[in-house]
Amino acid sequence: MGLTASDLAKACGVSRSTVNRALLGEGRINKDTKKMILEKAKELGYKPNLLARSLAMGKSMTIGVIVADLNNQYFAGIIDAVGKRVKNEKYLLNVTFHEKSKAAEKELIEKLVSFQASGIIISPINKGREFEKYLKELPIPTVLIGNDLKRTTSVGIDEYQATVDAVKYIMQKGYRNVVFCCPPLKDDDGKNNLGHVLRLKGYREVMKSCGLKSCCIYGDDYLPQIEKNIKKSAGKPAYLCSGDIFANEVMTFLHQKGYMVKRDFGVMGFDYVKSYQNGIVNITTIDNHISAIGDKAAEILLDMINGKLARDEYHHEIIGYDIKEGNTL
Amino acid sequence: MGLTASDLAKACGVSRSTVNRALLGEGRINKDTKKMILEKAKELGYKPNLLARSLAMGKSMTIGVIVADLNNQYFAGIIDAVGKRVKNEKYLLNVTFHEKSKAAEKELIEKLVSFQASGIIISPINKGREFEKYLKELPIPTVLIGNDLKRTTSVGIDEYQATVDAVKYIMQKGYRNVVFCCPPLKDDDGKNNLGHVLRLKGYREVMKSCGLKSCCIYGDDYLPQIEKNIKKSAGKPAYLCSGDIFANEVMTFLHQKGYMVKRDFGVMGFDYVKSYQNGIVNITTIDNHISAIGDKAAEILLDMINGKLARDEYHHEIIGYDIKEGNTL
DNA sequence: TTGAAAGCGCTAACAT
DNA sequence: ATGTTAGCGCTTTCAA
Repeated sequence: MGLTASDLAKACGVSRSTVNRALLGEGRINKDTKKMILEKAKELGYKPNLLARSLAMGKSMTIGVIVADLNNQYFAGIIDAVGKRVKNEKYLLNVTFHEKSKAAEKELIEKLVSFQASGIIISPINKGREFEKYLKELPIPTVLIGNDLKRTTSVGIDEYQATVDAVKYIMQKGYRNVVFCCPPLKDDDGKNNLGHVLRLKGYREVMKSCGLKSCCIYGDDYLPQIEKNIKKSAGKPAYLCSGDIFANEVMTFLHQKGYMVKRDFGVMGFDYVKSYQNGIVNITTIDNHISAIGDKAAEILLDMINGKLARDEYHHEIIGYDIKEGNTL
Repeated sequence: MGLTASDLAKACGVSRSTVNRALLGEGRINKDTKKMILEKAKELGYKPNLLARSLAMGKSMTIGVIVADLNNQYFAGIIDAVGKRVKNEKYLLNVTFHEKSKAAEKELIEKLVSFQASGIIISPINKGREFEKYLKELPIPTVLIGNDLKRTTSVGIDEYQATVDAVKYIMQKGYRNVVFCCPPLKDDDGKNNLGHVLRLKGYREVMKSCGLKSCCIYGDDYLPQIEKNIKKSAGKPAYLCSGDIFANEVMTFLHQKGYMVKRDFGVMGFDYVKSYQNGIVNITTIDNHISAIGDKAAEILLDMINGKLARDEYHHEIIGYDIKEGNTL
């Protein structure tokens, strides 16, 4: 590869450490020597080897972000926000995807640790006490997103309460037949991730408290199930989908089957994503302020990295949410 | 940090190099010693330091992906495809964003080079001969996306021809007043990136060959401009937008102003993104097969890394496209 | 079959 | 103000 600091030192007729001082701009060094070295460095196109630097320093000035994938714009929004927050710091962002595989997620974490990343932001697929312990024992801090595992630092909304509000809102619109849809956001054990579980719980409880029967549709083949459901529905059904991406899928599917939103069924989503709004069809949804989530997660992580926030305490940041009125109910 | 190979050697009562042979599984080594070492390694939780390994080997088994940002799902689709293609290889993906800043893009490239990434896939904002030369002189191979700079390896569609087809399609639908919209995809010099420039060229030329006047709207404030445009339009205008994301913006905006798609204006996009289709409003667009683009880009890069494809030749892969019929024209 | 030693390019503590 | 030296944890060549 390229020029090393030693080469540069030779070219300048000084020692390595002098070159170093010039480059890092610290320590006592003659102004002229410094200038000379810097000029020479530029002239020869010297570029420090970050790998070597990181090894020597024991850290690589990298912040890792691990999410499921980018099919769901929800993650794109979060990553964008994290990127903006970290931009002015000297860190390099490193985004990777676990694709809902627990093993892959752990592998990615290990790689980041091994590359001496300074910290990681994760929208995890793993869960449970063991995972919490695993995270805790990592040599670098982590912040989880959308998944308030008790013994970890995390940021997200109150999924339970948000769902309760959503269901109430739907009822207020006159629906009594509210169906919860939570399709393929399962891990490799077939279990849904915590955020969805909390939403489901919220849904079940309001329904119960209203004396209504819960009905939950999930699984990879949820669309055919929905068709069956709408066919035998007594009153006009409202589909509360655990994600705008699913709400749009449901709506598109039912339109193809000849049903018409609002006339024949209602739809509400979650995780407000702008692209599902176009002025004619605007999906009603919960805006959980994903950019605030990403921003806050990055902020907390930076604070932990800089020692401003204790790593051995758990910080739970709850972000606000609102109902975004559309015209699909 | 954790346990090093030396620690492990000590614990096993052997030398570093023996440990190494056991770990790498090569070289002549006693079967039992090997087994013992591997067990001990597992027991003590030995994890190689990837930074040190990379430094020693001169490469870090990382593939970098640099795109503008994730606001536009177009990039998300490409990244997803690249991720899937690289998944089974032993490479770690590293996704970062230049946010349309030329300087930032170069910085990211330098960082990846400096971290000894094996190769980079870029949707570039920089352009021109100088940039081509810059890329060529990098010590690692690069593949560009959606931007067929002549002296680089790239994959994308025939933007020019696709636009010609799009305009013809719009005309076939009865429109004569076709307006091209190409908003904020500018670099920091205020110039649009090459893909958009080619599209514009295609647009201009068909219009001309049909004896029609071109009208192009761009800039950050393109929405108000569109309102002006529609107000003084003679015939019903069709807005051909250089990106579904813009098509949706235009449509949403005009709806808010009281206009109605298809009745009062037509809209066509580019870069088919699924979320702009819902069964009621389906944006007509050019499907440029972004997943095929990502897949191919990854494949070419891997081939270059593995020496199966010469780095000093330029490979241009053209992906097919089709018109995706919607109901916005 | 195993061990010793050099080197990747850098930082940092120490000596001049 | 500048130079020397010893690591960081790994791979790799050479010697035993």
